[in-house]
Amino acid sequence: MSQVSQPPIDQVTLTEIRVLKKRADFLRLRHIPKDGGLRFSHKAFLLVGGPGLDPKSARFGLTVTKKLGNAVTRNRIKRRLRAAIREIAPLFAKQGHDYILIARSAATELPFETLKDALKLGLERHKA
RNA sequence: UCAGACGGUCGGACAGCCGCGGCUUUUAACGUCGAGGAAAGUCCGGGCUCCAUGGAAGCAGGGUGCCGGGUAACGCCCGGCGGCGUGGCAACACGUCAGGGAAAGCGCCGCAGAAAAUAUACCGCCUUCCAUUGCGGAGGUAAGGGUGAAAAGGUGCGGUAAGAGCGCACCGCGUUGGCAGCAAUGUCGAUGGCAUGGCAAGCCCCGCCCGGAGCAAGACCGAAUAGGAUCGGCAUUGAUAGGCUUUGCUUAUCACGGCGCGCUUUCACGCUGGAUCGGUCGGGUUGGUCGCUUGAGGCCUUGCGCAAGCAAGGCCCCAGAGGAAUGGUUGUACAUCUUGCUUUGGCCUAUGGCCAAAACGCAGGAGGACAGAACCCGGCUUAUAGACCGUCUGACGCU
RNA sequence: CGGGGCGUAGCGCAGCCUGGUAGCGCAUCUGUUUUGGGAACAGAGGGUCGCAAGUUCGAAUCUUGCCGCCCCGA
Repeated sequence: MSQVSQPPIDQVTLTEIRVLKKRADFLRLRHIPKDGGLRFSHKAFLLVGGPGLDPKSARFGLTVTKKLGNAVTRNRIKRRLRAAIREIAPLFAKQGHDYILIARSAATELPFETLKDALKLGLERHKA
């Protein structure tokens, strides 16, 4: 666990997590980052974020390209990232924002704890 | 204890002998592994392979359909909502549902009935006129009768000549607002005064999804035969520069034309301007190797989640054959069925006979369903003797 | 293994798309005609629409699932 973890318990507000599905949403976020958005790079993924359409929740989308492997490895990456999101995002994601995780090759082998820490770091940078 | 409903798990065990298929290998022997929950139907969804140059938009064709979640994906699964049915006073429980749209349009609603979607008036009811007391004329009305699967909101009260949402209350419906919920939807009001019959598993509209073919895909090696026939597409370019074997050939760039597999448009890209590209037919082979099994794989533990399921950690390797191998037999227990003995009870024509029941005991016999991998997974559907577990309901007995 | 098609009277087929009456030919039976038969004429009988569920007021017909038969493909 890194030292940036656990905020004081009375300040914790659980953000609701949604799935980002529409192609249009992905395309919109691709152009946002210059003005106040988030762009966080890591060995395992690239995290992009910006203001979203749903004010009450944070929505997450995954992009895993064919470059990373065949269908089975790609799906495995998706499952691991989703699991990380489910544990980390309710505590650290900003309400009313959309995020996209673009997976990179390290997401296959990297330990799960490292993956979670990286995601936490990225989201906290955006919140600050 | 028995019976029933629902859900889940398993679906013959162990040992000997004789055999079968793969691997290993010295063609042997030894060793090792060797069918399923449905391997099935091929009804959906994927992986994988080949074909099509890729992106976008539209059309055609097919599929799907409450909401949210799960999933690689689905027509599947989980949770929720709503309708219908059964039980119940009710709360509710169980079952079930192809459950978007019928005030966008078209179409259909046989027979019966006056009338089947622009409403209408057969028997009636009421008013009135004539007057030869009628099967009469005019008007009002749709409560009652009758037909039908369905009759133009339902029930009750008021009202009226008789009636009618004509008025009122409740219910239903439409419009609209608040609250709860991610949503389907629920609930509480306000308001309209009835406008909106049913069928979309008829056409259709709306949202979403989908390229085609399949391991007999496809790749390689070898053999053999032929070196064919026929059909179709477009063309036989221009300019500039360079090279050479210098009146021609060739290379590059640009322009122009053509082609690129359901159709059209557009953008990019590629091929081509050749004795070239593609299709169909005919002829030959009926050999081998790969694809072919480590996979969205199993089992256990932990965490998250109501659940479907997901993640992390550990352990394991579990059919890969060619039209196709797992079988037979003997023994031992075991579930179950059955016969006799035995035991218990009852009756009688009473040292016996008959009837009924059986928890335990003894002996004998029978006896274990549906069904067999063929590239591999996820579902659905169908077939299935019997056993076990859980929940609920009912009956009987005991405490 | 994969892909198509068809089940309606004893036999061969319509009807299904667009749902309300199951029809045609041959065969069978009865009658007329003939001395008798055939032929002809007139009339009659005969069908769980492969099975089962669903949609609908109503299903041979529409939808789904089973069963059987036939055809094609290296």
